Amino acid sequence: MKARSPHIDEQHLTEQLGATGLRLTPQRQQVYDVLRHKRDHPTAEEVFIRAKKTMPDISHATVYNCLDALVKSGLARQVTLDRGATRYCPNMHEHGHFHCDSCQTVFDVDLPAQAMKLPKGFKADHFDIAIHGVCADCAKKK
Amino acid sequence: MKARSPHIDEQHLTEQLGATGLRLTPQRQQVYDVLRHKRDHPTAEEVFIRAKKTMPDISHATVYNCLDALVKSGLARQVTLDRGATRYCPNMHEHGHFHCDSCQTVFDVDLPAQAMKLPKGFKADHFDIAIHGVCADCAKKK
DNA sequence: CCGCACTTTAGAATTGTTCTAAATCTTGAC
DNA sequence: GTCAAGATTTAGAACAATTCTAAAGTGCGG
Repeated sequence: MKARSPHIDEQHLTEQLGATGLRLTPQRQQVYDVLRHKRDHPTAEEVFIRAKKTMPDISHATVYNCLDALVKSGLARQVTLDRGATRYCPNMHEHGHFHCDSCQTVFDVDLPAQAMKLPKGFKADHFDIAIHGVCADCAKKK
Repeated sequence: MKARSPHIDEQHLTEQLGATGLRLTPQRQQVYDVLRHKRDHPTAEEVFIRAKKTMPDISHATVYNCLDALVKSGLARQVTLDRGATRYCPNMHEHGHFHCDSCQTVFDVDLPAQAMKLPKGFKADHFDIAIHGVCADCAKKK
């Protein structure tokens, strides 16, 4: 086997983090490696457990910090944004939700009618669509 | 003013709940009224606070129960499904997530390329799309 | 070498949700 | 009506996920 790179794309990591004013630390490297290694959308807790295997002293809070750092620098995504409480709505018509990141309001928006193409055999039951951005009012103010 | 209906669409509520084997109770009525009254996607906590205004003895747990009952009978929706821990993924390519409700696996799926039409002036930053259903494997097994 | 800003750490605190056990309400059978 | 069975509500405890806090560690520029 050829000299394997101990970490995935170290250069890239440093750059992306740097652009956000953050450093590449061993812990962030590790957390990123975990995410890249098994692409099964782990929870923070799962990342913590996996990271511990090669870095036994890493702490819970650090994993959260690192995930945050990665998300901030565009190296990873939170699959379910919208931290915090679940919200409810009585509008049963198929629709999506637009979250204004500036004023925090949630607007109902029409769905793009069409079926998005799914892999063969998959049966969609229902869609949950959240769009993040800035609403008309806030866009004007800025 | 004409005799106002004390509650919204009582008949409909009874039917929908009944179809799921549930009863229409004053608390469920109240929680539903709260949802219908101000359509701002309140959290369970907010529903609790609002419901308390006209039904001071309603309890926290009951609000959760009622919301659950309403969701089960198709009278309301949870805006952010996916109770529990936030998940992360390092796939930065625009994509959606398909959750198999049977085996709990999360699959990446392509997005329906197109811009969904947003109200004028709204600026989308990014989309967060979750599709719930059954994956090919599980569909076969059943 | 020093100071400063960034990080990590352990553990406590907070928040959102679910569970538990007891009390209460409904409903249908008698 | 009366009663039992089952559904529902309640208060509060328990739990889970996340964030906060304060102290210690790290590393780079001067």
